[in-house]
Amino acid sequence: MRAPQSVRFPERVPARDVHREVCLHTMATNDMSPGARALLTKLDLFAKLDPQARRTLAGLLDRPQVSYERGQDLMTQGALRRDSYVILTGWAARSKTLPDGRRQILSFLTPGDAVGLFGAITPVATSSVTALSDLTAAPFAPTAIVRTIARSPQLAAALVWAAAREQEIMGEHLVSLGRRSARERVAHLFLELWARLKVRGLAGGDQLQVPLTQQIIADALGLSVVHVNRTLRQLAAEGLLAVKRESVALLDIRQLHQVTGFDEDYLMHHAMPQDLAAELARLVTHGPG
Amino acid sequence: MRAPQSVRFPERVPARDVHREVCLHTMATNDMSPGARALLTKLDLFAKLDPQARRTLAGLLDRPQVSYERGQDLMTQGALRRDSYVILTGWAARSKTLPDGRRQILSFLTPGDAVGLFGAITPVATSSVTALSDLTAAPFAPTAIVRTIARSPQLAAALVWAAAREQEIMGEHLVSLGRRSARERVAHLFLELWARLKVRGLAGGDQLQVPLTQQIIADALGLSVVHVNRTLRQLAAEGLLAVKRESVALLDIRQLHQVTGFDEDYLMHHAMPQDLAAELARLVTHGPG
DNA sequence: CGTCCGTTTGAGGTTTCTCAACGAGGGTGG
DNA sequence: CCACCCTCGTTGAGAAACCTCAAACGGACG
Repeated sequence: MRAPQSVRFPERVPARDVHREVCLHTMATNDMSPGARALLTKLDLFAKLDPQARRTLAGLLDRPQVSYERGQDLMTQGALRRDSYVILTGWAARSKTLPDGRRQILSFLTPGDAVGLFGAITPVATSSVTALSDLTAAPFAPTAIVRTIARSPQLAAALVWAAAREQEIMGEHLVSLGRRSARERVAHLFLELWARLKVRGLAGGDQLQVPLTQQIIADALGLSVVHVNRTLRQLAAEGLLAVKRESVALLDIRQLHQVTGFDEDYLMHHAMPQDLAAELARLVTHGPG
Repeated sequence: MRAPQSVRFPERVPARDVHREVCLHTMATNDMSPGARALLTKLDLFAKLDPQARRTLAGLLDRPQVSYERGQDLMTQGALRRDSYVILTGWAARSKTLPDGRRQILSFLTPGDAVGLFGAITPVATSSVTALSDLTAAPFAPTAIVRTIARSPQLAAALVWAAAREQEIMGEHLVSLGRRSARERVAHLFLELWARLKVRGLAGGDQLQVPLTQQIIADALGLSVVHVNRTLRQLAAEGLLAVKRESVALLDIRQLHQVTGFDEDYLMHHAMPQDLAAELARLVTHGPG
C-alpha cells in the first residue's frame, strides 16, 4: 500500500480573475435569475426549452446567489446534505477521499453545472464538492427537483440528458484511469476541458484558462504530482502544449488528438434526436395520458 | 504506450446455470411481464410504487423477452442504437474499447439492471454492452422512457434514483482505478458485487456466483490478467477468499473490509428519504400544479 | 485424443511512485 | 522595504508496483 501523495485542497487564497463570466445565449432571459440563466445556457444545448419549462426553472432557482472562496466545500463527504447548487462562475471539483488521505477527483464542475442535483436521494453526501477557484452559485432545495420533474416533462428530459452526459464523461474518465498512460491521460484531460469550455463560449482559440494545480490534476488522473509534472514538461518539450500559470495552450491539436485517440462525441454537444423530440412534443401538446 | 493486454470477449460458449433466477418480492406482480417484475424488484428498494407507476411500468415492458448467448453484444460501441433492455437473467458488462484494442469495463449489469435506459439521447452508442453469460432480457423502445417519466412522477423519481445509484457505483469504481492498489481493487470489487447481489437475494452466505474470467476482472480493474491472477492467488493464500471455477467465497469479510476500507453506503440500498417521499406524495395527490 | 479456453508461473523490463531537496513567486508581518 | 512563510513547481535518485513475453498446465468438449 502506497502512502498518500494527496494533499489538502488549497485554502483561503485570494481570488484570481479566471472565468468569472458566464456566457449567455441570446434568449429572452431578462426575467430569470442568474442561476436559471446559467443552467438554461447548458440545457439549451440539448433543446430549446418551452415557456412552461422556463417558468419552472425560474421557480426552482429564485434564491439569492452565494459565494465561496477557493478551497471551501460546497458539500462534504460524510456530512448531511444542505443545499444543491447551480454553479454560476468559477470551478469546483467533486472528489472522494479514502480513510488514509488518498483522494480521487471524480469530475470537474464548471459554470452551468449542477452540484448535488439528485442529492435528495441520499441524506448523507458520498463525495465532497470543493471550490477550485473563488466561485458563485445559485442554491436550491434538493427536494425541489421532484417538483421540477413533475411540472415540466421537457425539463425532466433535459435534466436526464444532463445526467446522461455526466455519466458519459465519467465513463471516458474511467477509461483514462484504467487503460491510458500518464501521457495520454494528461492530453485527454486538456482536450476534454477545452471542448467543454469552447461549446459554452468559455474558451477561445487554442487557449484555455484552468484553475488547476498539478496536485489537482494528479488527483483527477490517478497519478502522483511528480509524475504529472514530468509528463507536462515532456508534452511541452515536444511542442504539443504550453503551460503557464493557470492557463494552457494546445499547440498541436491534431497530434494531441492522435496521442489520445480523442473523440469528442461522448461529450454530447448535440441537440435532442428527432424521435425523442417528437415524443416529447406529443406529450407536451396532448398531456401524458 | 503499453501494448493491449485486452482480448476479445469469449464467444459461443454454452450456458452455465449461474443466476438464472430473479428473486421476486412478495407483491402482487401476477399481472406483470417478467421484465416489469425484474425492474420493479430493483426500484422497490427505493420506494413502494403506486398502482399508477406499476401500470406505466407494465406498459413500458410488454414485449416478449429475448435471449443472448455469452459473448454477444446487446449494444455495440459506434453502432446505431436499437432497443433498450431490462436484464432478466444473467450478467452483462458495459465497456469501451480504444482504437488499439485496449478495453475498459465501465460497469457490470445484473438482473434488474437496465441497458441503455437513457439511450434515446444519443443515436450512436458510445459503449458496448456484452453478455458475460447467456442471458435473457426484456426489450423496450428507447424513446418510451420519456412517456414513462411524464406519466408517473413516482416512477420518474425511482428512475432518477436508479441513475444516481449507478453514478455512485461508477464513482467508487473511479476511486479504485485511480487510487487503490491491485490488492485493494480486487477485494473491493468482490465486496461490491457481493453486497449488490445479496440485497436482491442473488447471493447467500459468503458465497457468490460470478461469471467473470480473470481477463474480464482485469479489464474492469485496469490491470493485466497476469497481475489479477497473482493478486487473486495472494488473497487466497492469506485465507481472505477462495476462488473456484465461477464462484468466489469471501472467507474473512472483516479483514476484506479492512483491506479496502469498504463502506457499502454508496450502494444506496435504502429507501427514499422522508422529505423526498413527502414531496412526492404531495405531487401524486394534488397534481404537479 | 486433440483442441481450445482460461489459469498459472517465471523472468526481465517499464512505468510510475516515494523521498528528498531546491527554486520561484506572492503575501504578510516586522 | 525586507525577511520570512507558504504554496506550487521542478529535478534527481532509488524503489515499488505492475506489465510484457513466454511457456506450461488443466479442464471441458468435440
